[in-house]
Amino acid sequence: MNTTPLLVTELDTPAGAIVFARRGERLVALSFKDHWPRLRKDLERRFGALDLTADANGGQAGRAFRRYLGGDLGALDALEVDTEGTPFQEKVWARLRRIPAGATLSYAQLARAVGQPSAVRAVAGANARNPVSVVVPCHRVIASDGKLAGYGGGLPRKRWLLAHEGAILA
Amino acid sequence: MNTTPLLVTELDTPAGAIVFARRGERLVALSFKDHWPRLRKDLERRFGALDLTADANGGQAGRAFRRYLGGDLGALDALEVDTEGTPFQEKVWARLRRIPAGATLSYAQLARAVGQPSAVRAVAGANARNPVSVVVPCHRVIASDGKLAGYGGGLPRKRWLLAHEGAILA
DNA sequence: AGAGCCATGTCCGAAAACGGCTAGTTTTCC
DNA sequence: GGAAAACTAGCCGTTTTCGGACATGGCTCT
Repeated sequence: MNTTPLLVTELDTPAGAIVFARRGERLVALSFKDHWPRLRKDLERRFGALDLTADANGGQAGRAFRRYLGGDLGALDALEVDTEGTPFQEKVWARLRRIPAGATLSYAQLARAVGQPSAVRAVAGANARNPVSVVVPCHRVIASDGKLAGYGGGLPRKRWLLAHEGAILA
Repeated sequence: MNTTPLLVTELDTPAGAIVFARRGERLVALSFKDHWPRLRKDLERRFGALDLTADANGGQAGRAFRRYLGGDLGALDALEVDTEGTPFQEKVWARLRRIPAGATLSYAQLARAVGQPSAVRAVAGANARNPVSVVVPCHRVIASDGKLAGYGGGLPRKRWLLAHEGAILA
């Protein structure tokens, strides 16, 4: 069958192991390892039967990630991703990528930023379904009152990421 | 923008410099200079963005104050003020203005005078938030036992004002 | 087509905390 | 003993805080 070949890489970080999949050099999925099952199901939905190949190094994404972990916070910015969301989701995710490391936005601000001030929860929903964690920095979105709200990978991870990026958390 | 223009005047007294703001001839705020920041914040709350203009002379208020300092103790009585408090506060402040220079009341007496004998602490609270010091003579209210209680501008100022007005302090 | 789900935010009412006090008790010192 | 300081418990409008109800809009599953 014409299954799509995907390269799968695992990589350790201080916040726990992450796993990502790419088609050529384009990232199609990334999450913390304990969520891999969910991610895998999502990939099946998107690509049909999967043809996975383990890949130790991780190509450009692997290199970028290692730089990011080493302190080069902008290293992930240039990575290309395939997200395949709805138009609304794509709009949100695109805006997410323009939040610089170290900065945060509230869900409400993000909603305003995409031109739909009252679509706050919808924005949160799009945020939650981000298929390429960290690279699409959904962790940079926090509650209006400054508190960290939910995060697929768990709040501790979110906190670690923000701290690593030098964000000020009030 | 429709910011409200305010004329701000500074004026020296033996008790220290005072600052007051007026809209036309109506006083909207007055305090000793070291409390200006607090006052300013209060003004912002009341009027939104501020449009302040320095004014050396001080209009009617300036003249009245110079007379008051010179010994014409009733000179402030005719000044018009804009206090914008709650109904209760307005009631208290209005009653305050009827205390003649040289006289004093206790917080308890003042409470009785506004018809709420047991609202003593509430009266004290209203007293404390008087936005137009001296002109609304909150300094003429003292503790039941005759001692000077708190004063936003500091007890020495309160003492000076009362002495200047010839009050008998027991 | 419609109902239900949410990684939210705003609004409103109730409840608690807070004073520029006071009129009693207790302590604490001569 | 007695005066003066150190507590205490009511006082009541304001301010702050907290919690629940609701509006919201895109997505998902019937």
